Amino acid sequence: MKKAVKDKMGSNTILHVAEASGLSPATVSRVMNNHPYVKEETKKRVLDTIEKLGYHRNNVASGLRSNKTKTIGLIVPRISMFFHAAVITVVQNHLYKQGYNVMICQSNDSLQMEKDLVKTLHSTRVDAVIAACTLQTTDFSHFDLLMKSGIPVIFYDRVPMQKTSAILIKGDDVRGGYLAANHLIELGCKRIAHISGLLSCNLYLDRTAGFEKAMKQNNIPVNKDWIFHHELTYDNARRDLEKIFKKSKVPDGIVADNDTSAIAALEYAKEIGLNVPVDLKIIGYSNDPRSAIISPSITTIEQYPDLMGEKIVKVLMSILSRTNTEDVLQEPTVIPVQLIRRFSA
Amino acid sequence: MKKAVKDKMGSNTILHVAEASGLSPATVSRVMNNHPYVKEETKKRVLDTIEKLGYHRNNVASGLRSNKTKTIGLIVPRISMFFHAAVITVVQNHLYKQGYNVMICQSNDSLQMEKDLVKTLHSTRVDAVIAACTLQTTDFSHFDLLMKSGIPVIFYDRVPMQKTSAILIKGDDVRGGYLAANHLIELGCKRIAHISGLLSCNLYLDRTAGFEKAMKQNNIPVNKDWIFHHELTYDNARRDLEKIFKKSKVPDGIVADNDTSAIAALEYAKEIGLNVPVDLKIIGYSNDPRSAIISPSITTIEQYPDLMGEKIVKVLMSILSRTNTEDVLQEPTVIPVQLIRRFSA
DNA sequence: TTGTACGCGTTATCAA
DNA sequence: TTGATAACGCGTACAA
Repeated sequence: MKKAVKDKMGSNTILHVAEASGLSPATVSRVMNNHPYVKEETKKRVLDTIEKLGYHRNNVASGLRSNKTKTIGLIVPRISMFFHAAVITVVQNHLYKQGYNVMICQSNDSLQMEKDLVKTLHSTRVDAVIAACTLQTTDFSHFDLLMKSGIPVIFYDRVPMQKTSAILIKGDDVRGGYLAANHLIELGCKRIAHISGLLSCNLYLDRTAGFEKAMKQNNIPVNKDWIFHHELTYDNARRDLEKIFKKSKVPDGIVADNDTSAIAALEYAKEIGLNVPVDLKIIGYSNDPRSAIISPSITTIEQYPDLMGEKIVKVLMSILSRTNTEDVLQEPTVIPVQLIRRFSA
Repeated sequence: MKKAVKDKMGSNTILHVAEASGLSPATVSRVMNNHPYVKEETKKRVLDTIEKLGYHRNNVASGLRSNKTKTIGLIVPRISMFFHAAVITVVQNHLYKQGYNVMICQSNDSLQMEKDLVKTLHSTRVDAVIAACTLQTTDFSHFDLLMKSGIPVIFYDRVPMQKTSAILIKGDDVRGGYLAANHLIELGCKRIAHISGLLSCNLYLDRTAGFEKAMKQNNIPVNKDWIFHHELTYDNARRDLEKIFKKSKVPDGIVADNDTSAIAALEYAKEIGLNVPVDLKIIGYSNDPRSAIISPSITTIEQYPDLMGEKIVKVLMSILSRTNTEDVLQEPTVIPVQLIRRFSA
């Protein structure tokens, strides 16, 4: 048996445990991995020595040998976005219970960064990648590197619109857009503006489809001067409002595709002396905590990030437990949405 | 030379690159690590083959051999807290530029989880750990495991109050508490309440010290009925307000040690028909985005999470670049705070 | 400046 | 049920 010498850092190895317990490293390894063929008594002996020596498994060595790092990569535009923070938290907590670490990476909504992160996660040999892509990501081929290496990819929220062998989990954005527009219509709005994102992104394409469906269904004309597609920032939304209210004909309702834009609209309306919701009704999207706090509080679309997180974990675990790497190109999973009624519409 | 056979996954190794470029694996490794003693021409040849084969370094193997994972562990109560999200983002972006990954872990403010995470990060052999501890963490000895193994630990925000060989980076909470109370006093408040956290945590101990200093300096008596120490949740703060306003003598100012409590106070005040800031002045802490959006907007204490993040990275890089493991028990670094004047006080 | 050979700590395979 | 031994892919001392 090889002699095991503690290094200066005092970190033990499986060899020390083997030596101290009078067993072989293989047996120690079996105990660590809950292998069935170990006598109860032996197991106890090993666990005692592990306890006594304060041994902790070296996951790096383990990962090299077993080709499993027990680490999941997660790429997200920014963790400060409420929706993503909520999804991440659920995913991380559940996966941790299953023995997985999560490496959370922010792309800062930069495509280049996203590409870099994919390479890094590949090098890190994560067991799978979960990703919500950049708004600019229309070509998703940089993720091929992962899938070719047998690393499963799950896209959520912002997902590719082309065919892919990755798993897709998305919100019901068509319905969300429909619910929002329909709600304003039910309240009597006849002149509805839409502040949306770029149509290259599935989110805004779908929400716009829902919006248009509601308008058409109710025979309400869509005024092109009131339709905006751009990055959904506070400043952009304000500029939209300024444009809108420069003209003589103004809307009586605004569908905003995120809450930041809804907040911008609300503040602008208050500034120019409009009474929300009497003169102008506003509806947002995402149920950001701020939407509940501003006055009047903003009616918005709840996306159930917890449900989405749980679904992601469920799908992921089922993929990881599969031994054979069958491609399961299934239909995208769709998470429901719901309108949260408040005082802005 | 050993024969290198591509496995079924198509992932190649340093051996494939060596073979394909007609060089030795050692040379390829040198190129990958920017070792100086490589001829320009050779280097180019290697890089070309790497490019051609689509080779990516296996960080797991590299980590095992070099004993450096290029990964930093980050433990934080919850990423959804604005302050932490901001710190994390800065830290992660900077470290990524330096070639480090960050493993973000949430303790969910559970001490047990924090202990587990320390063990996991140890097993993962991260190169260092950055931690903002749980509110319950008064004994920090579970971090000793890391430091004994030569893994440096940096505490920020919530830091141990006992002696430690870890690095400490904290906000100027004494000054923050002082600024808050002093501001209300300058505005004429004579009866000031304080909604604070548990004194077992340095944050609230310090803010309370600052609060008391301002009160004493201005000869304003502290009314014990108006002083609260508990977890700073919305509901707890509301209960405080209810207690306060049940009595005949009521305060004219409230210092809240986070913005959630300030928001709770503000909403309660509005509900019972108080005019903020005329009847009651309220000041919060942290400059949470919600504090700017609620009306009236809340005066609060800015903690400069960006500065804190940058400082953390700077200190960390200097530790990691040190070859010898000298213990540098230095004074805690203190990040400044500033009062942000709004309309609630 | 480049190549050879070994070992990092673990797990898988095979034999006992 | 346990043990011996060979990998996993890379970095580095040493040799050339």
